Amino acid sequence: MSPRADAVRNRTKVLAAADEVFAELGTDASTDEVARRAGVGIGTVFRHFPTKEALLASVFQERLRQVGNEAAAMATSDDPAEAFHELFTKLIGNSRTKQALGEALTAAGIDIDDAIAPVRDEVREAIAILLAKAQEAGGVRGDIGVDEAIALLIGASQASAAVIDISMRARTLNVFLDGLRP
Amino acid sequence: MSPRADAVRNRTKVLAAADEVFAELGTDASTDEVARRAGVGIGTVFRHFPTKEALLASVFQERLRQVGNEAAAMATSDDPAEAFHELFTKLIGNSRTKQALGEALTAAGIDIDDAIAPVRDEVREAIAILLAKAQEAGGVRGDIGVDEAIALLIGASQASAAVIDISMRARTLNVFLDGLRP
DNA sequence: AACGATACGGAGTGCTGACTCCGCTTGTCA
DNA sequence: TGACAAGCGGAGTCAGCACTCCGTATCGTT
Repeated sequence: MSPRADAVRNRTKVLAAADEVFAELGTDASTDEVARRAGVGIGTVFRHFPTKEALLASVFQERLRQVGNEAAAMATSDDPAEAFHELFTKLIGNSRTKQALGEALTAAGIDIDDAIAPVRDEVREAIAILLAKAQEAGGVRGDIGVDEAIALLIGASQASAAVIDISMRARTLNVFLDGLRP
Repeated sequence: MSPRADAVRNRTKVLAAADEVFAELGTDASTDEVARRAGVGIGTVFRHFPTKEALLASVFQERLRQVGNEAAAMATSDDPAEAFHELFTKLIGNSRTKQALGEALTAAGIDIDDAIAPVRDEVREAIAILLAKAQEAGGVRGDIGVDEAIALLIGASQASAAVIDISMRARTLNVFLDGLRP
């Protein structure tokens, strides 16, 4: 039996609201707030996600998936070196609250929930492929591996979160990009 | 009237315990835990620091002061370029929980408590001086300012927190150092 | 349209953690 | 060394949050 239509709709609403709320207010925002923002009762939130931790895990998983997709898309570029740099630029520029990304990546390292593991491995794999291509093309220094790249991604997103001005962000990002060159 | 000797002693014990606890368990560790670790009653903690936020602010302030001292000491070096790089290396290597540093610096930006402001400005100034000297000596690229430097410090400490292995940490740090060169 | 199954809302529960209060202890000064 | 101020410990209070439960509403099917 497939789930009821409204159930599916609500699950989506809750997940979106949670992403928003946790990005804006931090991960210790209350579940009530998520429910309110989603326009549903608290009961509904807990029916779809049995614990707050599970909800957080789903949010992080979703964010990770996006990073993975981005990286995978980039890997098909015919200028992988450029694409790798662009991955940094995009990830840092995009996220509403830039810290959110870093949190998700960090959480993936810490393993908030084993359920995240498969997605994390996917992302890792996607980044690994892109990195390897970029290195082969001579656009990225050869002495770093995936784990270093991920750490730098986290660092970059946190660094740029610490900066308000756009031009400052650009200058900060340049340090990363130049540091990544061979 | 100067405060009683045991009061001074206890204040110090509490502050030290808080620094330890928050570094180890994160900033949402309980005040009870701090009291326990300091070997005092909860009442004592709250007598010295009227709220948990005030306690946190004091801890961060202390950490910031250390960074400031470090930077100030470096600024007198006769090889400021090298000294600037060393600031990164030291700060990242030293802290028990590396994330603690980033937290403090970030909090200083967010201004958890106005009381931090003066110390923050001191640190900023110390870093500014060191940076200027390093740039003049041609060891650091000229297109970044203090704020970018601080953001990078935050980024570096978060990035290295995401990495377990020491040699990985070194490789990650190298990206920062190379990116900082002219 | 009517009925069973599925999902919903939100008042209620229990627990955790920040902060208070006061009887007792300890430092300090004469 | 006695007395009083300053400081201490920790049981107690209260607010907020994760999570439960069940009467009610909605969906999907015949």
